[in-house]
Amino acid sequence: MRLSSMADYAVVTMSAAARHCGMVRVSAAQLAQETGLPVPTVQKLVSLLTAAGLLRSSRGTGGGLKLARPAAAISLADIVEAVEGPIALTSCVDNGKHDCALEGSCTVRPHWGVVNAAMRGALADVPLTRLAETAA
Amino acid sequence: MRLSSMADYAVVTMSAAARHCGMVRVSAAQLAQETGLPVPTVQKLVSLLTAAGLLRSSRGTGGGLKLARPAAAISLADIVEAVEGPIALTSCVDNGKHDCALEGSCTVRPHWGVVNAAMRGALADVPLTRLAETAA
DNA sequence: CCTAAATCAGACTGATTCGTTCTGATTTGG
DNA sequence: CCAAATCAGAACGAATCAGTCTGATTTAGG
Repeated sequence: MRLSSMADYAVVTMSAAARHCGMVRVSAAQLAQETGLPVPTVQKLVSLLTAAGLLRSSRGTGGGLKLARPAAAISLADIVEAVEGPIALTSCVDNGKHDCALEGSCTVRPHWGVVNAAMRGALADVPLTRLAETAA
Repeated sequence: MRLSSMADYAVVTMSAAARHCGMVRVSAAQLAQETGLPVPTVQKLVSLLTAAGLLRSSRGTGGGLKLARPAAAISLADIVEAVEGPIALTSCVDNGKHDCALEGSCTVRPHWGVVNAAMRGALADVPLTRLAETAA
């Protein structure tokens, strides 16, 4: 039930990137300085976030990052899924993986889907714009 | 964002134990047979669940387990917390641990509390009685 | 056109945690 | 008093995670 550190850092990094909303070019090193995270860690994070389609990267001298979508269209769920993969509390709800010995006779399985949806909904309800606000 | 296997197994085990609601004595080996889990694993689980106050154990010949409380008074959140510890997505919301470099200037921290409460609420809304129902 | 600097992208290593198994201490019934 | 059956705790191996490093690609300037 605990979020991985990388996912936590990813949220902080995206939040920092959102503050440069109009800025087309923000280097990973600059984000590392603002967030206080190690530079290599931020580099790995931006790679994952870019691969997930949340950031757009420009290489070469003077290159950098920018948000692929408006900050309002990016939620906590998007960021978490980009780093940790699909949100699935148990292997049952992942994508129909049938590696459980109980299978059909399991009475708890149908309820996991409901709980899982509630979890995802709680994360999807928080847009990146709210996280970037300086004042609570 | 994934539940540990032990927590998953604990839910199944508790669900199996709840079906023997009136039975005062249910051995761990019997629960293992009903759930299809390895016997040593179930033994470790019942140790944790007993320590958390969800099960009451009787030792000696003919001993066994029984629910410490009515099944309606046990929720998913209780079981998960018994195995995985307190529900806290990030270290910030655990118990005021101040190991984050950002500390006061972190804009995302106040929102974690809200999300965390939503998560816990989703788990607390599912009582053990519903999980033990044979038909969905 | 070429050189050089700066960037992202992928691969590797060490450590921590998780899952499993095993052995021992305790208790009750005969 | 003896013996069987149970729970409780400790030890081992495996897998995942966090962090670091080196290399490939691209752009700006000379």
